[in-house]
Amino acid sequence: MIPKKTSARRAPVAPPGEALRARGLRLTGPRRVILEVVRATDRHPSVAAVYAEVRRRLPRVSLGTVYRNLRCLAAEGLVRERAEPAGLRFDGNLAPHDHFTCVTCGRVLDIPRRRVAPPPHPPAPGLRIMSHRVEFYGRCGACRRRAAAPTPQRRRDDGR
Amino acid sequence: MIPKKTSARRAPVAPPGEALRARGLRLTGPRRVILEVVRATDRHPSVAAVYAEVRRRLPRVSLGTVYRNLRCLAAEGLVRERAEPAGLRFDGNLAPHDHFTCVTCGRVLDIPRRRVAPPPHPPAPGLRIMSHRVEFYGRCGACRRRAAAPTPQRRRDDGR
DNA sequence: GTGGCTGCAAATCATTTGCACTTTC
DNA sequence: GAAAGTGCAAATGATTTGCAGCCAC
Repeated sequence: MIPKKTSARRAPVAPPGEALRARGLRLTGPRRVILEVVRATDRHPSVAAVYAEVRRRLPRVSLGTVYRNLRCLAAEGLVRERAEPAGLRFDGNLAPHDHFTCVTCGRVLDIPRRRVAPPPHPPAPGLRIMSHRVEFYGRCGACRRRAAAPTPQRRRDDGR
Repeated sequence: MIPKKTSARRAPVAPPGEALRARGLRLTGPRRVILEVVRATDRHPSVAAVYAEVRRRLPRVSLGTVYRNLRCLAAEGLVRERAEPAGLRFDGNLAPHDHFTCVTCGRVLDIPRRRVAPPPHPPAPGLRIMSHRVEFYGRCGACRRRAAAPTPQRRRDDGR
């Protein structure tokens, strides 16, 4: 089961139906639930994780439908795709934010971006920058604490 | 065929044999060529692209060998893995640098990082930052120019 | 009513793995 | 000579697709 979000500040979001209808897409049951599931967590769920959670509410949805919808919701900008080394993930937080990846447990945390920060340094000439994103790597508090005690720990988030 | 690198400033690199032997790994023909191929370009080749290029020099290498070696070279830190939406890519540039992704043609350019830049803004408390990486998105010069003329263009880099 | 959407199952594509044979050290 | 590495082919896993029926508009 996907845990609820912890303390993420989210941008106020328009009702889903609008953006969809504007492009001739329908707001169906599965689609709505898939969107709700991705938005309800800050764990950046994998496709499999979204599928599992959606099935708890709609036991008949198929994996294909989840794939199709995540793809189309991402194309509409209603969720964001994240390519991680372990595979594709989805981020329902549409507010501008960066990410922190714990190199020990693999969890990815949202880092809210303080107001409209300019790109951290000017890149090469000739390029028109439209946006940027910062990925931090390090160790989260829990893993730092655990590192002191010799208790074995999960190497990576299992993706659910 | 993988184009040569353009103008990337690379960190001076130790001869491949050392880092490998230090970990009980052998410097074989395929392994050496795979490393050379990834290092010789700044195009961030996919596995398939590396395979194609390596085969031009060693026609008998198998795809499995390329996978195994890229994985192990990445584990040794001799190349870097990049998870992109289109799939796994490899980066032979070991100097600290950021990336610029052209949203039109999909190409990823290396952005050299001016000296040791501190993280662009302090992230959340409780996290120990070990490194960070910046991804820029926008349009490259070529695509900006082409946008003026109504010539159709490749939507995305084909990954080779 | 109709076109988009769905579930299902089969097809495709990427990646990994088992094994007998080579090669490096 | 032993262990690591290789080629090959088969296995696994992830994602996509075809299609007949369903449902939102």
